[in-house]
Amino acid sequence: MEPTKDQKIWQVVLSIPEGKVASYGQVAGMAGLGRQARYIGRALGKLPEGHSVPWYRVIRSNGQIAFPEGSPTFVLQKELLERDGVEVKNGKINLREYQWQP
DNA sequence: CAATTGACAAGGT
DNA sequence: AACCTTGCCAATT
Repeated sequence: MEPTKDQKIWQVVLSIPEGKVASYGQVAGMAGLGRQARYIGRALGKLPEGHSVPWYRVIRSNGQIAFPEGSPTFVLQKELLERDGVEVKNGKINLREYQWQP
């Protein structure tokens, strides 16, 4: 069967190496979706439990996490990123250092 | 069935 | 530098 958009997105996210991050727009572009950056967020929101998709490596184009600071999801993402060796400063990531460059 | 919303981005004012 | 508008598309209300 043909891969769905969601599958392509998950595939791209899975291809992000450890210690790197990618923006929504970047993922959209690599998945062949063009400017459907919003679709990425929805696709990741659909993720079932038990998946192996490093959704936490997907951030905003400005280097910030897409959740409100203080939210459990925000804290979890930050935790996972730092565990991968990504330095999160004041809820922001230094893209020049950590953004995935294929 | 129409309007709103949302893990966004890019361009313009 | 801050704020507003447009595009994009599916799920929810």
